Amino acid sequence: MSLRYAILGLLSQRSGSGYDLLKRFEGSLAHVWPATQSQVYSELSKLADGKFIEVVGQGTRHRTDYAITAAGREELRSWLAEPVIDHPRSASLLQVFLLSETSPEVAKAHFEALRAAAAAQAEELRHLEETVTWDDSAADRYGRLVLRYGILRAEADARWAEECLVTP
Amino acid sequence: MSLRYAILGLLSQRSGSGYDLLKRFEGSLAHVWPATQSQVYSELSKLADGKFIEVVGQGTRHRTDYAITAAGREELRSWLAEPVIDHPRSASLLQVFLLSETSPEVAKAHFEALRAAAAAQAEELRHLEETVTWDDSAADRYGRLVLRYGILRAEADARWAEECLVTP
DNA sequence: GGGACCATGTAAGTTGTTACATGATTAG
DNA sequence: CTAATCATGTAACAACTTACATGGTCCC
Repeated sequence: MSLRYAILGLLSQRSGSGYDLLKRFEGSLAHVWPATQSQVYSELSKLADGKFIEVVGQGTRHRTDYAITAAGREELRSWLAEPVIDHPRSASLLQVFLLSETSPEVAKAHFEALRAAAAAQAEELRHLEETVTWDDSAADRYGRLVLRYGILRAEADARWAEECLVTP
Repeated sequence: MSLRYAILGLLSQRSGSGYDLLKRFEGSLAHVWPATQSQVYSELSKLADGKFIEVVGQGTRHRTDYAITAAGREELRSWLAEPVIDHPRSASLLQVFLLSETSPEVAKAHFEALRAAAAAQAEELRHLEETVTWDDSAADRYGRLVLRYGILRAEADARWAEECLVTP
């Protein structure tokens, strides 16, 4: 259900085509709510059917630009009014939970892999934080908070994995 | 795909019926990999078809007990040999990302809700840590590490939400 | 005998993944 | 002209959710 709102949110910042949205997903939302090409296009069709977005222009190639409608903005706002609490699944933690089925060596390799992945992620996000040119719009302010969350989390994950390595 | 391994993992610790497994999901795996009743039963059928588990007894009512087979253990181990790296979606962070569409009041309420939820989660997990009677088996050792992860994460989430509240 | 709990199953619908297919335009 | 990129769409499948349906057994 959230993809719908991710798209409405991006379109409310700026109109664009499915292709545009995909690029913008990659650039900013990839770490929060990844979406595939086929998903984006089919969701756009549904949103257009429901009058939450509308076609505002046909460009070159088969490009179709969409803009959010008043109804779409309302839909987005009403979703944002109710904070969602995640209960994410974690295949990674599931593996840790079951590590007793393997040897201590495999377990050690496991934590090392987790530590490395978390450290790389933290590094990637810190780099992103430095290279993005932030303006002082509200959108960017919240974007920064999300990015900061990602960094803190990745750093905490790396510390935890390290702890697991040393306390056997 | 992970549900398969969650079930194999639980069955490798102890044989049991679908109903048993559901209870054990609630008790321990709920925060890592929740599963519904219908999912568990249909996955059990598939695993039995593939000879990864086998029926070891019919109890009273329609109870059917399963045990993991050698092939099942091998399947589980080969999954554990390759660390999985999560890229979880977060509807909650998506909302934060889009908060510029709302008023500062809604945004504030949002962070307060996130803080409260994270604090409650941390409290719940700390309580769990204290009440569970741990033995010094390998399984329990890893279970504790996972629980510790959950606590650290919930605490970090709460701190982050607080930070967001004070730095507007 | 009736309510609580044990125990399994099915069916419909949604969301997400992967792969394939097609065509248009631009840059070199 | 041809390779890269732009741009959209469809089809098949896997995973997950929700709801409904059914029956057995225990205990008061």
